[in-house]
Amino acid sequence: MHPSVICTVDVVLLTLKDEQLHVALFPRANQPFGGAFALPGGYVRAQEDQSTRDAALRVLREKTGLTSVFTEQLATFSGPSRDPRGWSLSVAYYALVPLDELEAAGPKGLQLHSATNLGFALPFDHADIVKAAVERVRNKASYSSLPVHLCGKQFTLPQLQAVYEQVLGEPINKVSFRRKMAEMNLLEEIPGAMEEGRANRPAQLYQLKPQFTDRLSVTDRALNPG
Amino acid sequence: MHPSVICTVDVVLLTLKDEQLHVALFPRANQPFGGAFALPGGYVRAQEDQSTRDAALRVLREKTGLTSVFTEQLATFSGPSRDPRGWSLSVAYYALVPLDELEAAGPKGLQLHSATNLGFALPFDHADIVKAAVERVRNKASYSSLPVHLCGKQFTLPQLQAVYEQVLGEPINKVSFRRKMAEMNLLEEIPGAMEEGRANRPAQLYQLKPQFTDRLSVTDRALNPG
DNA sequence: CTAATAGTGTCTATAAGACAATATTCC
DNA sequence: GGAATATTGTCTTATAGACACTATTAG
Repeated sequence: MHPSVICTVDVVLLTLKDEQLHVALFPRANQPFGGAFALPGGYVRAQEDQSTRDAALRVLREKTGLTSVFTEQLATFSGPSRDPRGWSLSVAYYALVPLDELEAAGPKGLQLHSATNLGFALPFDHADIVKAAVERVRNKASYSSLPVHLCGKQFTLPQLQAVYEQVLGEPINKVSFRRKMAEMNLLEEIPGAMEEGRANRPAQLYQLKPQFTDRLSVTDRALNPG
Repeated sequence: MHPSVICTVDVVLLTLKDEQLHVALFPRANQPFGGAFALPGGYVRAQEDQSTRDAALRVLREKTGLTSVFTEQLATFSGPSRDPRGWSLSVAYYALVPLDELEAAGPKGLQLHSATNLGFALPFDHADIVKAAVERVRNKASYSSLPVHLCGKQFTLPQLQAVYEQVLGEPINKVSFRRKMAEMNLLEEIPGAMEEGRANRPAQLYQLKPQFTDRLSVTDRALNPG
């Protein structure tokens, strides 16, 4: 009765590499744009997916092997001309993963590209989707715990601050940063665990409180206003 | 090749009535849930809509007659059981309109219900969608110009402050509010235009600067933290 | 000891909130 | 003038940023 709409999901998988946000691209297995590097994505499968979120997690698992990644819905992109096959709709998700976890999973065909400065064209409207994801992540980073998902399970406060700075692209006052982290109340000390081996005072290791594995902690006032 | 996914849009049209956010509901013309009050929505029509946003604006126009309403994408809701017809996906939008504009359009069958306390069940997952919309709107209201779209074309600062307070559900400091509005730089005085006729000092009338008709102005620091 | 970086104390600057004084209208 | 509300001035309080001081490690 209605000409059908092509329903897909796309995932903007972000990680930190060389002190910059990078996006994971994979060669497309099928037409259109076969062989071109693009965001991991695929059809929503009504038979197996319980939601578009499930579809996005499935795509991530298939492409990277990762099964436990922080993921949030970004937005839905649609129109008659974004896909040469016809009127299409893509529910885009962004995902954050520490670089070593991504590399440990050994994904086939993965290329990492600077997310802020791609340097080459992407098929479909994937460049728009990446741009929207970076904007969203930067914005959320300024007032939430989102960047912790780019760190591994354990990290020191100076390491976490560096991650925030790399995501936001600007330096953060050390005292303010530590005050905010204390106020957000999302970290717990790992008693006795210190980062050792360097010629300076060792740093305390922290981990995320379990209740924030899937949720974010937010503050009313941004980290680096102005 | 793939069992098709039912693609729809739903609109959470919000307005202020009796000093509270209200959501516009309409009786469903078709099955399922024929006759039940629900969010205005409908199929995405690949033949005529250029995007899901267009579809949402079309639905709004068809149900209310309104053609110029502030609208933003909320999120996409999906799954096998939210619609009895099968695996479905709805791109939800929220829209803001001043009550008098809505009433002037004379929409047929409209019912307004408290958006924060619906009082009765909605079909599909529309209750979830309304809840998400109210959450988003309240959140954005605290650091952006979003509530101005609930005022008419001209308004005084005390009127606008009342709108913000009704959206947020809490009082705002008058001096802080006026400072924020000045800082956001989104209003312009209408020279010589004052709200007259009452036994007190008349208030200056303002209007939105044209560049903010479709965009929002935002501040780093929320209006009423804590 | 020195170099290096972690962690903290404290002063200053900025922005929000409280409160009150002044302005302007209708009656 | 009195009541009512708009608008503005200013003091207090809360939060962010700058800067420097102390702590702890390796060598």
